[in-house]
Amino acid sequence: MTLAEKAYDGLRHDIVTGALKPGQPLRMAQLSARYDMGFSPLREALNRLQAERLVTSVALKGFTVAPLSMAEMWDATNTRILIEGRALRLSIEAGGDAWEAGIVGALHALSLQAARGTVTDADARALEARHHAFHHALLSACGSGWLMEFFQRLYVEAERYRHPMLAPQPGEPARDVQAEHEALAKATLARDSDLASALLADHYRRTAQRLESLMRPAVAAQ
Amino acid sequence: MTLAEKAYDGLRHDIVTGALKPGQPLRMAQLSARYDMGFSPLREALNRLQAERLVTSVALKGFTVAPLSMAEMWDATNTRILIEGRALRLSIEAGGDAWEAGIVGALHALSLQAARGTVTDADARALEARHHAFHHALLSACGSGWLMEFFQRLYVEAERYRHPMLAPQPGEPARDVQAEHEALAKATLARDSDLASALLADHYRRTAQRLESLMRPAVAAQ
DNA sequence: GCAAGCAGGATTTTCGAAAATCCTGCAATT
DNA sequence: AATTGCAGGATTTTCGAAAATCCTGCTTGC
Repeated sequence: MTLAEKAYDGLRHDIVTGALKPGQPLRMAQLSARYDMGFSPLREALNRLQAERLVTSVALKGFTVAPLSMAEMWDATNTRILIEGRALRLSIEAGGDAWEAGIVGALHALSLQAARGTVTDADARALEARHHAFHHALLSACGSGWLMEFFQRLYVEAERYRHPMLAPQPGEPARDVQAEHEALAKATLARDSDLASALLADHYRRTAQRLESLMRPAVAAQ
Repeated sequence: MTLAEKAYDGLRHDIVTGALKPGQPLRMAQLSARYDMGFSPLREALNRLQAERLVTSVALKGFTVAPLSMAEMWDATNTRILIEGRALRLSIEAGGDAWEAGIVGALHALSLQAARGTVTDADARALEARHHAFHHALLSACGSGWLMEFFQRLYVEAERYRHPMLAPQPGEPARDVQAEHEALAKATLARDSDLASALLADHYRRTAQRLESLMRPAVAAQ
């Protein structure tokens, strides 16, 4: 693995998890010390991230972490529903045994990790990876590289918003996200396109609403 | 404008127009001579283009121009219809006077250039720019940054396929593309969402079909 | 007092060379 | 004859310094 790839993974992770905060300027000297490498691999990583809209840049003034906003979160949510809704329908039409097996396996792996609870940072990472794998498995038979690419882009974007609320809030009724995943998988495997895409849309809308109520004060404060 | 931006624009243009052919390896020494600059700005540009899927790269083996295929062209076409169909409907709901004026103006500018004919390379560039501006104007009131971003990505992708067939083929009936644009603008300004998105889908499907019949032999040959 | 202009430092951008890795073709061995 | 191993060259990747640009705070002139 080249240094540029390490830089890309590290920066991406630190932006998504919020270790590097939205709007924060990214100084080359600071990044060079943080990731222990020269400017060249960092600049390459930053350029890739800029193309993915995770960082912004102004010529001769450097890079900053791309900002977050409620409007953008809703835009990402609605666009996700459009993209993934289509991809899910296509998958349901085209998916074979391997696709079904992938969904069942990913759901099982996800529920194991969810039951285990999130105590360490490694747990959080594993849960996130399996959550992503499950949603990926649902769409994986759609046959469209572009839909999958846009799914990935929006998934990362959503992760940025989702991360701050991963820790369960005191006094909030714990939402049974696992039950939603199971219902979604069930409808999908039953090849019920309408129900499955409705459940998927609800899943995202509910997450967005919860995010909004949670982040409204934080955003207003900043 | 920094050298990295010049490199990005130049590479992007040369890939889209086919001056750099699909699958062709991009050697640093060769690019350095072609664009008259050192490695650093070129690598930055290549990393951005990689994130946009216009070039592919393998660690320690360098960059190559991303390949084209008929399957990918149809995928891009169908995804475009999904994305732009939604964006057009949203625009029709939300667009105001400035949006309407933008469409009328862009259509007029496009028809002027189309009537002028494509004799020089500058003509081709102007026609392309105005064609893009027209399609952009149609969607510009949709209010979704993500839909617009995906529109841009797919537009560039489509341009790669469209370019080889820009020169009118001898013996082919000249398709009245301008009439299609006018009908599309008319339906849009009349706020007829269903008709407008149907016309848009037809517009793209027709282009794709023509491309397929034109490129089938070329792709088979290679 | 206030705006314009300018030094000085900070920061980004670019270059040229060094380091690391990969590919090719040949030789040695089985 | 076929395969493995290796030298040599080609290529990519990375570094460290130089060049270019931007920002800050001061001075100067009105």
